[in-house]
Amino acid sequence: MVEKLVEKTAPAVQLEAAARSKGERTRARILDLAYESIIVKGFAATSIDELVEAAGITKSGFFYHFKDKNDLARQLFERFLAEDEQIIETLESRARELSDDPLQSMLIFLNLYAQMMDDMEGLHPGCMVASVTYQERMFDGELKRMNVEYLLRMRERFLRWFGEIAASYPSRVEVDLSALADHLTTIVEGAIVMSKALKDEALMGRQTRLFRNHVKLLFGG
Amino acid sequence: MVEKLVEKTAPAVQLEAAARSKGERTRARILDLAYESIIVKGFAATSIDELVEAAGITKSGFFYHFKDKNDLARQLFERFLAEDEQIIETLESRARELSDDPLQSMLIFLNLYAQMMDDMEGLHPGCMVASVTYQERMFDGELKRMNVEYLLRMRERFLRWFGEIAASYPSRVEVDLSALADHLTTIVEGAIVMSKALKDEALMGRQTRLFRNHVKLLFGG
DNA sequence: TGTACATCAGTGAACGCGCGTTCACTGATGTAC
DNA sequence: TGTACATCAGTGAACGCGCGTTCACTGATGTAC
Repeated sequence: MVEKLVEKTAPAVQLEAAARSKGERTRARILDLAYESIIVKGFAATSIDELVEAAGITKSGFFYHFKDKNDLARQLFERFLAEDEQIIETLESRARELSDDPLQSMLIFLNLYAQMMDDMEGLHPGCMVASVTYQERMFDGELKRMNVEYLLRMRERFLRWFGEIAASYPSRVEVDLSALADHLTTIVEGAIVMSKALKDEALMGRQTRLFRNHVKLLFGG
Repeated sequence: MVEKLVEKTAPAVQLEAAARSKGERTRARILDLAYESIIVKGFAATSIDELVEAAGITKSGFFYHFKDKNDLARQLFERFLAEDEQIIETLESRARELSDDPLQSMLIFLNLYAQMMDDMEGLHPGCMVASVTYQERMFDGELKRMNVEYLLRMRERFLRWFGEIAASYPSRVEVDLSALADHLTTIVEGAIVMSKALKDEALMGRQTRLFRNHVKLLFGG
């Protein structure tokens, strides 16, 4: 059941490449290439030259599809945040289906999430968040705004969920639910940095499972 | 007692600027300026031009002190990793003095660490780790090696400590001690990204305190 | 105490390269009558 | 079914700018005799 989920969500990136018109297809191809390159070398170090060479068009062809380099960043960001949220959404509703209890479904969700991380090697959309954050000056205000709103939506989602949990289960110690809602995102962002630095792909799953333990200890019996 | 610690460690950066010779002083000044700029805009976006203008010398003066831009990165990294480890070292020995019990001293340490984060606005050396990681191609192999070794030393330190704790206190659930040792670093790295993105300086302290709660729940009575 | 030399801490001008961006032009495909 | 025009999806060449880097040169400070 988990495998199905993963297989359904993972190639969503490439799926878009089989789009309608010829123009749409090359545009999607450029986005795919840019994504992979950005994850490896960062946005600033990803040159338009190399993208168009890999895509098999000329530089001017790039500017037919994108207003400028910032526009590429914006389109990428839009696409991957949406994708990431859809994955989370899918995992949440799957977990909610499997249990009516908010704590149980959260624990299931965290298991699904950790397993998903085990399966995808280094290609996490959270990379984009850190990328944008760490190269602040490169991006325009809209990018940063999108970034903040994404993080706040994540906070909202988990805050609601932990609110439900706290309503049914007294927490063993006093806890700041907002901070707890941010905690998973924090751990995932940190784990991306760590796993890239240490070249340890299993790290993200392990760190996520620690959060699961934390939640279990906090509310569980 | 905490205030003293913080005041002693925080301006350690500037302290070095009051060094011996004239050359040493400008070199230190460049490093200070580079550090602040890197935190705000990243390494790639920090131009030598702006550094030398702020330092009041010419570009060639820069190349008298640094072989090339990578050399600047290397010196910066060296300096801030050392500084960071010294802070951790100080906080650990302070915490160890205040209690013989490994769990108690860990909890004291985490309190001291969280308080330190409350006090310093966004100027955390962990920024350098994420910076290096997110702009892989910009830096040479030596930088990456230093980065990895730093992370492994951190892992060692906390693994030993949690080992002591686990020897005295049975953990409430089974736990991967290595992953737990990485967990603090992971959370701090993630919190840096989050607090920068959300412009919320209190976030780092809050996230660190969540880890403290986790440890307390895991081993505490 | 003065002279000779060496090192320190830079200056100033120039270079070359890559990168993002522009602009006039073009062949292929689609649409209207 | 053929012609006229419009849009699509690019090409090719050039530009300008910033950035890292080099290199020959220099005034100030330190050291040896």
